[in-house]
Amino acid sequence: MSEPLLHRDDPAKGPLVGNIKVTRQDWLNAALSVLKQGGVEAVKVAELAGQMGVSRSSFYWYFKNRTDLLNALLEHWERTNTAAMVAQANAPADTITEACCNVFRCNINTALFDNRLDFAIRDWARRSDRVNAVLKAGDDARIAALTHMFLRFDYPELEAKARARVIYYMQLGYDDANLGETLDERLAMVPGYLVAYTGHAASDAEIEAFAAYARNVTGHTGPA
Amino acid sequence: MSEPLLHRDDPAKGPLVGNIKVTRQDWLNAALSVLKQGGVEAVKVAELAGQMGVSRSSFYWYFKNRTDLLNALLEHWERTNTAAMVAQANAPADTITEACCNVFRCNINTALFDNRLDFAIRDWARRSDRVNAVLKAGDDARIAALTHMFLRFDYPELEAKARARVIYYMQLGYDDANLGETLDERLAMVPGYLVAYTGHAASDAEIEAFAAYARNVTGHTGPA
DNA sequence: GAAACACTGGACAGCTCTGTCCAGTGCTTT
DNA sequence: AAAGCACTGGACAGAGCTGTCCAGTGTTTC
Repeated sequence: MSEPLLHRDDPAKGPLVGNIKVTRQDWLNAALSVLKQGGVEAVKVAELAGQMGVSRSSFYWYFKNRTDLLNALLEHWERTNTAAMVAQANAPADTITEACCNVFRCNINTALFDNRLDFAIRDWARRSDRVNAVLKAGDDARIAALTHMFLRFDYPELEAKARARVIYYMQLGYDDANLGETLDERLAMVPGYLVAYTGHAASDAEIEAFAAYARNVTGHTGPA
Repeated sequence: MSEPLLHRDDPAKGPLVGNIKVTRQDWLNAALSVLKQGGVEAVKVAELAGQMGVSRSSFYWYFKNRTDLLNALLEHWERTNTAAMVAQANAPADTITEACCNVFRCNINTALFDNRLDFAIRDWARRSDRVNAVLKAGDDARIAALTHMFLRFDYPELEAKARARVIYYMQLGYDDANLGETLDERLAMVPGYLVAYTGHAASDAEIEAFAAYARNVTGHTGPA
């Protein structure tokens, strides 16, 4: 829940010179945060300016108009989430269950894959053909990577395709429903999911390795 | 893609008497259609009035204000979709694969279960705590019914719970991704999904029965 | 120390949407 | 035929948002 830092609030960054209060990146971070929480419609210049304690004019120095900002947000999404999931699907693994655990990391580690952003984009896509096209390309790439993952472990073509979809859409639906499960509750379900996803039980070592990763990433407990 | 009929356009209904052009139900139908297509934000009095060829004042005769209309839409959803899915999960079946096919009917037959409405509500819930609470109650009821379905076929407790979630969330994610698959493409995947969902292959008769139902419902082919 | 630079604040016009008011309008009842 | 009922249309006020204009304001460059 850490709010995105404004440039001036981040001690690692040098002070802003001139009569400068916020940077283009600050506007982007603020917009991203609002997009995730309230959807595209909530991304309003006045709202962002208010959050940052700056007047709206500042915005029009950094961006041509609101559409320009929205395009930048979409580009950010294009560059991040899909690449992360494809990388996890392609990560080396000895068994299919371990490979699935690699993919699960996307759902546990928000630094790897920002699923709230993914949903905001999905919402947006329902209202915009252009965004929908970008989203579909991303979904296709992810499904292709997951299909390939099952093929690596010798699943027949059709089954690999079906299982790729099951794992991908199930995670999508899970995040969409946004249960308030704690990490422990979530981890307890993992062996069951793995059986459904792969047709095989995972080894205790695999389950434990994933649990250790999850606990390390999320700060041990609390809602995932 | 048939537009919702206005009362006056439906030959089965008697003519409207007095100086009446639209009914409360007409406003609700139009609002529902806009809600599904453009989300809550798109449900605007002026927009609906324009679609129906009526002035905005008419709206305020039937509804207290915009919020009143939105409440009515949410109530409509509460009364329809969840009940339909619970009924399908509870429908009698000889095998777990047949039972899953009963549930699949929700995804094929929009008269049974309106998944576009379901998504619009889900979008809306992200912006409203009140709507989110209503949605969560619906999701819980559906998952409980699906869990019970697996328990009826003697799956162990944890596995039933995991499989209920897999089938539910996967369908959610599938609809969310909104592939433009034709019915035939979709039907081709069904045997694969069933193996993943249940751990068992469905009989040819079951698959054929489902395909027949699907073809009958959707008018033979085209995007599902 | 004067000019140039890189922004920022505040005022303003214009659009869109909501909700209210009230004078119709056309059946229906008496 | 007159009055009543159930709406409908159009005008209006007000709020919220976008985008523009322009006069500042601190810092850097010459």
